[in-house]
Amino acid sequence: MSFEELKEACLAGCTPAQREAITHIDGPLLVLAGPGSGKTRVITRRIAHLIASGVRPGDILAITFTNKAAGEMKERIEAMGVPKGALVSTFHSFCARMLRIYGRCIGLTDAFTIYDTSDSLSAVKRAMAELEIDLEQFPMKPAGVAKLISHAKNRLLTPEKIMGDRPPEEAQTVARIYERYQKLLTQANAADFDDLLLLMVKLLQEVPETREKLPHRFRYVLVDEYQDTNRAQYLIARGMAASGNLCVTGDPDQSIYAWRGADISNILEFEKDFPTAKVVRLEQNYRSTKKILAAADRVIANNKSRKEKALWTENPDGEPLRLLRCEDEMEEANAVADEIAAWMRRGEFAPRDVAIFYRVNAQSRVIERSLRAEAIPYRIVAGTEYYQRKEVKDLLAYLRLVENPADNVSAQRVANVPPRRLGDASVTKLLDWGSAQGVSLLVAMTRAGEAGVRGGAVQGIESFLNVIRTLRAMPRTPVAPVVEKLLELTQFERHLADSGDGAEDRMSNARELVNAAAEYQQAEPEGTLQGFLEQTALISDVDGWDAKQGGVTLMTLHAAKGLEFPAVVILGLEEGLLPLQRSEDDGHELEEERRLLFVGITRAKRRVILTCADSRARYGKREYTQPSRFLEELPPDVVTDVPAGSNRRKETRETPLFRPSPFKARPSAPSAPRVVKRSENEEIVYDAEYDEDAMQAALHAPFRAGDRVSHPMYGAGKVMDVSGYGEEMRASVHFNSVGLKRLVLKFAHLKKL
DNA sequence: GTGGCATAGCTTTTT
DNA sequence: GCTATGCCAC
Repeated sequence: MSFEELKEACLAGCTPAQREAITHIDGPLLVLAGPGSGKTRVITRRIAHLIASGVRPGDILAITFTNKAAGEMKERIEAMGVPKGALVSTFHSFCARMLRIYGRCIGLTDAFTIYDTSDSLSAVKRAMAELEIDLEQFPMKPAGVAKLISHAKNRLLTPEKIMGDRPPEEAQTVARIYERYQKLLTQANAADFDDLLLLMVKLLQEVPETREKLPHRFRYVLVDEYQDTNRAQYLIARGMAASGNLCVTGDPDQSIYAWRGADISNILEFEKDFPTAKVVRLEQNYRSTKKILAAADRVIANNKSRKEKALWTENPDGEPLRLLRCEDEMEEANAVADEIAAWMRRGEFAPRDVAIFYRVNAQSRVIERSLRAEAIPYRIVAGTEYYQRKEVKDLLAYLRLVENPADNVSAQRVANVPPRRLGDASVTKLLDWGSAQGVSLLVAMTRAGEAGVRGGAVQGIESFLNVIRTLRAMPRTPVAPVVEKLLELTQFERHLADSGDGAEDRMSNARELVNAAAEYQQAEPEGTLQGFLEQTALISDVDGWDAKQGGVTLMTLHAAKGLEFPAVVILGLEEGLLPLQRSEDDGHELEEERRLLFVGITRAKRRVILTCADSRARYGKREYTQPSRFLEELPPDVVTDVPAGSNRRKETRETPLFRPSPFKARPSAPSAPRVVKRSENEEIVYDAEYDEDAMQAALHAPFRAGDRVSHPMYGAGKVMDVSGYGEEMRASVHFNSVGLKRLVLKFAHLKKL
């Protein structure tokens, strides 16, 4: 395709407003994009159009918030058939990348480690210990201090400025901790999440070697979800766009991260920042029915501080939204599971068409139970993320040490994992000695005698150092063998084997890391251990979610941003939950809660169910609730109210062994996968329909632990464990391709090999 | 130094 | 209700 034809293709099927945004080349551009208005399409086509207009791909930088968004954008640009080479990245990985190259100017080598929130907390604790702060006397807990530090970094405030109206001695102490914390990080050759941004700002503003050069590195800069940028991100976006060709897209009504330092005025005042900016509004919605859009629009209209927007759609009216009033969260969960089962029975929606959103992760537990009872397959996005598990973090700590021996947080974490008679007392002694000598914990270990450590601990130190030395002697590419060697040297699985409940899971999590490394290598053949570690550090909850996989999706409202589903259920429309209890009032935080609901409703294409319960257990105690004030804001003519009691389940609470499936086979034979066009750029293949053979197979427990099986999507794997019975029977299968999966046999179409 | 038991604190939301 | 931490006994 010639560039002229390509330009044409970029505009095909676009509205005048979309065209305007796509064809804009030089100068600042603000795209205010309502939900479902084709924003992603505009961004990707604009990039393709730039390239077709002669811009070198390497001169383009596009920044998103999640890896998933970045990945999709990359894919879609490639699909347009333009030359590759544009850098599409998240804020954090972009900054990490720059810091690997230029970090030396501010004290980081290219092997620096990225500390996540829990690593930061460890460092704060260590800082407080070094300053000999009495935890009994000092009123703040380490976690509180860590939060303040993060807060300060996000907003570019000095330690003194963050304390607000706290007593001056306290503020001073926090400032001292902050200072010490930062020193520890520098010594450890580490940067926390916030540092990635903050240090990048330094490179742009202060460091002589980079402040002239970096701002001109890219000629065209795009930032998506601009409404969620914080001060540091704002400065990075501005700073990288010395050319003035900065294009930002977003929707102030979908700003939901103020609590994390996002500053909505970044988008609201873009025109002030860039007086020559062109502004394009995308207000036509292609996603939702008229009723859904009207409901969302009426809710958000209650926000005082906002720019008016005229959302509209040519889509059909659609059905009314429905509100399910329930007695408590159990009834809520049952009612929702019943509903979804009924939709599937009627062939209205496949499991993967449906999403259930909630305000806090804790709400997922009850709904999961009900979905299992109905044998509805589901997937949770978020919760305890794989890379947050203890056993996985331990293994990663070893790997980080291999890469960066100065990383004291990691060294401290695993010095005695598995137990090797190297307890807190010795480690603290070594740490203290090391910090007095200005050497790392690892170095201190090599001179344990001088540090005054003797006895059984000395042998432990030897064996620990031996592990690190052996691994350091290995090549850093490919990564998987390093992980394997680590498991072997530490006898990690044996260590986990007697870790009580869930030992099995922990062992497979540990083994899974080898697969993760192999997978990484497949995606990045040249990838190093460092690259793998960076990826694991910067992964986010939604990143693991894949629209093509089956199952009802469960996630928080925050995680839902940017996604769309044919049917959406939003749980818990109650005062205190949605809107969530606000410690101090109010205005701004309430408006953010409202935006959260707006985001939730506008994810839906055709159907929305809202629920509320009269009582709900919280902290293990039952509390009586008031319906959410947002319910009153919904237009009555688009919402059907289903009163309390009518959701109560009739009798059959138990799942009988041979209960007929709630799933009727679709009219078409299940053998041929059904392909459905969902939207212009997206095709979904249904393959998880009920079929009689699979059902029969499930009823007779055809698999046992140890069996080799194959799955139509994941390929070959090994059964780790089988549980449940009848329709609920499920198996944990370890696949070569994707690692450990829990599958409902009825849906999984597993074949024995 | 290790392992078991009690208790505090937790629920926003995440890169 | 669950978990992560801290304290105590061996």
